[in-house]
Amino acid sequence: MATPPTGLFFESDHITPSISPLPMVFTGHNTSSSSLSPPSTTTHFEATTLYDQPDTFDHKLIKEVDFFNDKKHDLPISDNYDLHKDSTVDLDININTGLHLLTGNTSSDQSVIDDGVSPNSEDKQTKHELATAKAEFERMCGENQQLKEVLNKMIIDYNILEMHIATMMQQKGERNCKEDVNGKGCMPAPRSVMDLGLAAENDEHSRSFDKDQRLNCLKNDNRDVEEIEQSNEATIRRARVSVRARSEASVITDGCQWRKYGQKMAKGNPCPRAYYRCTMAVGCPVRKQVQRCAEDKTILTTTYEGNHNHPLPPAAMAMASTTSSAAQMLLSGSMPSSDGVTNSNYLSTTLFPYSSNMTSISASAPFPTVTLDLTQTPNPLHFQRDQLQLPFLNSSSLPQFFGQPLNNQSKFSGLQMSQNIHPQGPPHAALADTVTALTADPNFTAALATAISSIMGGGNGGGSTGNVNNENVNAAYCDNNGNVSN
DNA sequence: CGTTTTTGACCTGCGC
DNA sequence: GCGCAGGTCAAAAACG
Ligand SMILES: [Zn+2]
Repeated sequence: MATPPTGLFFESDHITPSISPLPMVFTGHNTSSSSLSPPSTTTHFEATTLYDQPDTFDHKLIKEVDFFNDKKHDLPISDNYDLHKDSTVDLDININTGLHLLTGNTSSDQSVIDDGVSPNSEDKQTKHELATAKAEFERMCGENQQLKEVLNKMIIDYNILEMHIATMMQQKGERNCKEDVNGKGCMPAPRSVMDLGLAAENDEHSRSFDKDQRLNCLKNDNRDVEEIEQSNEATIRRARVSVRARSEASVITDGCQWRKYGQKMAKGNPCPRAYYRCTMAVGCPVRKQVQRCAEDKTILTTTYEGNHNHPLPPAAMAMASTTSSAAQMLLSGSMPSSDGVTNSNYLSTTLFPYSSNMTSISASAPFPTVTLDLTQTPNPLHFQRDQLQLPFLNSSSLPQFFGQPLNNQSKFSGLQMSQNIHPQGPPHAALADTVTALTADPNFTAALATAISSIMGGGNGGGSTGNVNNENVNAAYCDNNGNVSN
């Protein structure tokens, strides 16, 4: 698919200046205790680190430097002063012979003079530059906003088209297979037929049915293109997205409705693994597995598989999109196919641009799996504060931020969510208050992990389906009262 | 009473 | 072929 990576850039343009001290800062830090960085004083270092890393930010360097220069001028005037002092000292050394008196007065006098003269003009110049930079920044924000709107519209159109295509293909496949059932004896599997009739294109229920019947159908049709598509679909169905998050709850809420259909004791883990299937539509092939980590039972691993065959509420689309995107990317060969767990910068930065240090890919597993690890945040408060505050301080809504990183791979609804949210969402000030309340909560880490996980699949989308699960998610980040309940 | 969860049985793929 | 492990089914129980 023609993924608009620009979508990422738009958002980055918009957010980066503020959210820069984010996940990138913690790249490679798996343990939390020693790597906790002091919140305020390290901000600039973190920002610098970020800019040093991904080339995707290079093109914004100027803007961002300007942005932070604003702060630098505000805060460490002494730094500038020192620099000037140093340079003047050097000059003095060179010219020194004729200025004994002055040198006798030492550089401190000079510095006083410098302070009296240059700062005024410098201040003016600085303010001018600052104003210019701000104007430029605002202009770009506006431009960014426009581009986002355009992108948003494109994404919506794309989603609609995709839905149409899926529906058409499934109807077509159903028709072909039914004909075969009547004529040449495709396996009539009643349940599968029923499922297909109820709109299951990628019905995971009937995997064997899919294989046998569809292959037969394909033989009869003898269309290479479809064959390729079928195999791709199979790969996509098997591709998985795994989310690790700390949560007390037995499952994370992700905007979908699930029914538990099995539970097994997995080898090497005392905690049972639970199997759920999506029940938002009859025959939806999407499944998920939920299991606690053996080492740390506060960590909940949720693995998603398959694509929904029905319209999703915005709340649930991010995760679905992520799964699908991961599958597409795995399928496209953008990742190694033979070795084990790898760190794919490409996929990470593309799929989870703000969480690059938290994603990993396993190609050696029975199924290619993309793992989003939300448990490795060294300083959840710091991380959360930045992640939560900055986006909407930059005029973006929270869901937009959480949704967007998952959506740049063409389909997706983070932007939709943001749009849907604006009319009814809480004002930014309220969000800021919420964040304050959140960050003050002692149980915040768990809530955070759960919330992020949930928001990944959810976010406040307007809940057209009245999904009960969403309520928890919303409470975790949208409650004006700052209540955090999970 | 309809829906969801529980749980033992069953199926499938894989390694030996 | 056998055993193991992962995954699914489906009847019974629990729930609202
Ligand atoms: Zn579904």
